[in-house]
Amino acid sequence: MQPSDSLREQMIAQYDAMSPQLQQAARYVLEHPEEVALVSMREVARLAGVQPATMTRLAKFLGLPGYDELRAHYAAALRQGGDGFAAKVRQRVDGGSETVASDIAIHMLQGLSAQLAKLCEPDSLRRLEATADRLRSARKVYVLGLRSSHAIAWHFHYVMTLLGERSVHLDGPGGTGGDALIRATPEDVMLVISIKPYATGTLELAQLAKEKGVGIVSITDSEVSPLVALSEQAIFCPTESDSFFHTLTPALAVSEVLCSLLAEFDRPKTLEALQQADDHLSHLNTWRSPTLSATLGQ
Amino acid sequence: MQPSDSLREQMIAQYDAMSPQLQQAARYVLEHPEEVALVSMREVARLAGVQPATMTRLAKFLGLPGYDELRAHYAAALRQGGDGFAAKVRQRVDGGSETVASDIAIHMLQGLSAQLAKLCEPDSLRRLEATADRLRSARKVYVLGLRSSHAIAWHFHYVMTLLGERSVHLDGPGGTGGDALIRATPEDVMLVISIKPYATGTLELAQLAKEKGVGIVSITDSEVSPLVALSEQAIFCPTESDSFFHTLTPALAVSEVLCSLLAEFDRPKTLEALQQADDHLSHLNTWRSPTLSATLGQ
DNA sequence: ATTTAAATGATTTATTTGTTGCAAACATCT
DNA sequence: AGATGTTTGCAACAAATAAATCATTTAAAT
Repeated sequence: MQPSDSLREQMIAQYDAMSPQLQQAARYVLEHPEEVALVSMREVARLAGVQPATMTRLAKFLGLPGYDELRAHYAAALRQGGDGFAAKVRQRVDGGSETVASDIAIHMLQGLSAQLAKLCEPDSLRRLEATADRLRSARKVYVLGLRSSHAIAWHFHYVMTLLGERSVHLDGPGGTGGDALIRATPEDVMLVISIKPYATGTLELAQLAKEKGVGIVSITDSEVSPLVALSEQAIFCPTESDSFFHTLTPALAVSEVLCSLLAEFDRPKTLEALQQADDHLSHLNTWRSPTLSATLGQ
Repeated sequence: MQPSDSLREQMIAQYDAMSPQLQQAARYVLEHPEEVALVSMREVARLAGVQPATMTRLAKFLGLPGYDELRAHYAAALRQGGDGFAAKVRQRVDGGSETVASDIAIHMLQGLSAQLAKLCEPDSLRRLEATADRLRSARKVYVLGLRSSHAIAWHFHYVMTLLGERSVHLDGPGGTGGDALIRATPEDVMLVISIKPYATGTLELAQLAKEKGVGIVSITDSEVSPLVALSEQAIFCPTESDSFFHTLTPALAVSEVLCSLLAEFDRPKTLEALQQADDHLSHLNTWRSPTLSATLGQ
């Protein structure tokens, strides 16, 4: 709204060329941009003390097809101000004409970029930190994520394995995934990852764990996710995408941040663990070329 | 908007008491409060995927006289938000001595956000498109990603499975992962995901596939990745992170974009495949609550 | 002072809005 | 099963909306 608001600048520049009524309308719009976005044209006109038609005339004077475009302009500005950056994901390309592949790709990537930026909000950060704390205090960390969330769960577990031996991935062939919970205790914590639609298996296992006194923390997609009721801590990450599928990219980012916070907490221990892992994997000829510890990640 | 938003809290509290349609409406309102304030009820209903009447019913369910009051509530919140955004930033700044953990998280997330934005460069887009084209023309798509790249490979395969039967994930217990290549032909394509340090197993299998005439496309981290020499197409995604580990978030984003491009290419077929998958999974009681095809993703 | 052009106000029109009433579909419980 | 109450989709409605049209006023120029 503030920077490079072309309409705003145009109104200021052409203000002197306007008729008195137009000036009055423009002045009100300049001083109350939110109202333009939030209330009807007639109401804005009433507040500005001009005729409704004057608002239409103002829009046309500015070179717009009609008042709707003026409103749309200020609505877009409010969206960005309102919730930070995140608003790019909406509005499919309705340009009627055939959409090119690179258009789709750009929209997706920019949307994802905005969603990650939104995770920087104070509330999200607090949740990230609280969740990391809770995980840190656990004796063992059970990681649960079924179906699409499996990728996230697996990755979290993989990284945690490089860091130590506290992580247990609840997954396995023949439906034995939940067996590892047999010896779970209240000293343990379970990290559950699930987004809509929520897999029943995930909820059942989490419920079971909770009944055994295991603390639950979760990565999920909404305040009204069924996981919230089970969890001591929850991190919410957006999953909307303009494609057919929900996106897991923000969830993976959250998982990586959690891993980092856990690793950073005790740097010496982390470095030692990574060195160990490096030695081990080197002996197995895992990597194509010699690898520094600092390069770990695969 | 966040603190003491009575309506928000009420919706969360009474969410379980709502009918499915009301829940869908409420969920959208919770996740897109700005839209409620900025666009018409019918438009919100369309975006939320419910009937217009449902929005009215939601308002009444919450004890309001009508939808207008609901909109007014969010409009008021947004009015404060207009300059409240500045307040949010201020809160972050004057909190000067923010905890170290938050600093780490912010740095990581902003970095990731920037990396995704960078993927929008023309060169990257061209590579994405070319890779999608190559995958589209394949009879079968073999997906290979070991160690940390496993998460990406698995996710790509999972989504492709929902879309059809062309995908084969080269992974399996007891080191049998590569066996599926036995009947690979030059009509097939292999998608290889690998970042530094490159797993020897990945390179060996990719080499073998290439010798059988299978086309190779890859997601990797550099022009000088050993995968480049084997590949017809390669997409480069950044992996640097200021944590101990390399990040896979951009790679996942690339994978998701590829899936979207493939899905978008033949929308009718995609929709049919998703419907099929939906039916199948519904019969198995996979999901907690009924799921629309459009909701797929887990 | 008269003419002319622009600006403003009032009126009308075609849409679009939020709401409501009703019937079909659905689940629930004897 | 059968009956009952809820949920859902649809269509109709009146109110409100933005824009277009026409009439009136105002200001400027000859």
